[in-house]
Amino acid sequence: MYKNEKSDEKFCMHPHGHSRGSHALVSDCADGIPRRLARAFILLFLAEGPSHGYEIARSFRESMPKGFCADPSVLYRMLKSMEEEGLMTSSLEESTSGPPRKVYSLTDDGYEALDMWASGLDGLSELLADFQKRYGRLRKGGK
Amino acid sequence: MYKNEKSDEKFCMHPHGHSRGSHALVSDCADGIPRRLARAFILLFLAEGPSHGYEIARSFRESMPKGFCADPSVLYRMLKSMEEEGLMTSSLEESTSGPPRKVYSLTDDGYEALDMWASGLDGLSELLADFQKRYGRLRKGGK
DNA sequence: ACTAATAGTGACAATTTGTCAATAGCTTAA
DNA sequence: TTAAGCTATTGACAAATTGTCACTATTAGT
Repeated sequence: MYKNEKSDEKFCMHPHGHSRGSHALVSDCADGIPRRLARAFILLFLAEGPSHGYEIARSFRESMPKGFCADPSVLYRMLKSMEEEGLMTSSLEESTSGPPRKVYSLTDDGYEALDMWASGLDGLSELLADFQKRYGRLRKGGK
Repeated sequence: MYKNEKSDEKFCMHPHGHSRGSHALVSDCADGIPRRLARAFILLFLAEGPSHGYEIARSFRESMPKGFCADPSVLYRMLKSMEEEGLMTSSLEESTSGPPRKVYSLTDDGYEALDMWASGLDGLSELLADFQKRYGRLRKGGK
């Protein structure tokens, strides 16, 4: 299963149209915000409280732009590798409404990683602000 | 040669420390902002005026955080693939101070792509603002 | 018994990056 | 005149990341 939302429309960030007919289509891009940023949000979710993969996936679906919501297997894979990196630990917990869940919680290294992401993302914000300023100048001044 | 800046310190975004001793080091991360964003800035540079690879590389070095400055070959490769996607065209121009340069300028598709990046990055900015808000709440309230 | 929601794993291909060697033109100074 | 050093670009290969999809398994409701 897991045939989730196909053909996203928003947050297109790499128009690889190959000149389809006359001009690039907007609707043919599937990703959006770089996938790696999902790690930052996973850390944030877990800092707000322990959780398991399926629930984290739901949080993404409910509060993030569609194009940013990875296929569940991608999410699970991230959780696994982040655990291997020592950013979180997991424990199986029985559920009343389905199979047992793997509940993750952050380690100290995980909190540290979150802090580093936070400052890294500050840098990214500045960069984006710069981009937008210069882009805005273009639209006013030239062309 | 091209042995450019080694061991960057800033804009670390993926601490993969594997618990080196006791806690993750900050200085062992080499990337930073996702490389793909460089494409947006390349388009921006070229929208500000035609340019060639070597100069674009210099612009990056001079106005972007170190970790975001790709190895020149990476930059050249991007330019090549973006040209293949029809976002820009190139023409060889003689230089008085070295070998001929490949000067790129944006096509209409290139300007369109820039516009799409601009709106995509708006979305990213919102996402980051959200992250920062939630991260800030954490630091005040809990833990 | 069947279906749907819940919960997670594994394998493989495709794409994107990182790294580094190689080529080549031009300028300056020993 | 030759070597050093900046300018300018290309190419190949390995490593890492991502996308896709099939698969297993438990529980709840009809």
